Amino acid sequence: MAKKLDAAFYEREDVVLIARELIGKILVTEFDGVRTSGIIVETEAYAGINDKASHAYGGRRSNRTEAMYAKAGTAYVYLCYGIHHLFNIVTNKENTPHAVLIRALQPLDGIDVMLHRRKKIKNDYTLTKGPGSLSQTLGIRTNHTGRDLLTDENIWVEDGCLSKEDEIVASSRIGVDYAGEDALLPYRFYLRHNKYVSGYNK
DNA sequence: CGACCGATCGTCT
DNA sequence: GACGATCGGTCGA
Repeated sequence: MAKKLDAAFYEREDVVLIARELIGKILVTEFDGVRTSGIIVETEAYAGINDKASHAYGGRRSNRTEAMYAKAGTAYVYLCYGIHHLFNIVTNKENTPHAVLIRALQPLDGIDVMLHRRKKIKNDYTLTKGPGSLSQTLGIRTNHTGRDLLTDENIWVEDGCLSKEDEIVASSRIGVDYAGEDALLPYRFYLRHNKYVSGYNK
């Protein structure tokens, strides 16, 4: 079994670097002994209180965003548009609300279970494309917010490896037009040519 | 293939 | 009471 990413990985100060390095890592959930996983192929960095796109901009703090202020390696899951559960990983030191949004996976283990969760018959490229889709596929919901990915028995991230032809591309983030000039920051990363990447592959 | 739109509800004002 | 760090279906070209 591959090695879990450790505290030293998540505790670093540069959330943008962590977002880039999470590409190629393996996100795993295991419920009732059933393992489902995927290779992370798309991420976005949210850089805390100075980032207009972040829920923690200006130091905002509420019941919903409380997990963002927890220690590195904590899961922050919230509901978007009343339907989608979006999964983030908290980084940096406690009380510094940086986080990386996981936006897309390439399916690995337990694809039959994933298809069942998405109520799909056929495995196609939409299975784990997009942050709402991958959460549903892995069975991640808002009640998992606050989990410690370093010790949790249901959700964690394992080391992975990229092949030589894999090329990581940076772009602006998706769906954050409200953030003004911060919407233009190159805080999104994805694998070029990977069919599971969401949004516009510019 | 692109544009549009409805779904759906917790959170914040 | 309005609004999302979205998704999938439909419609028209």
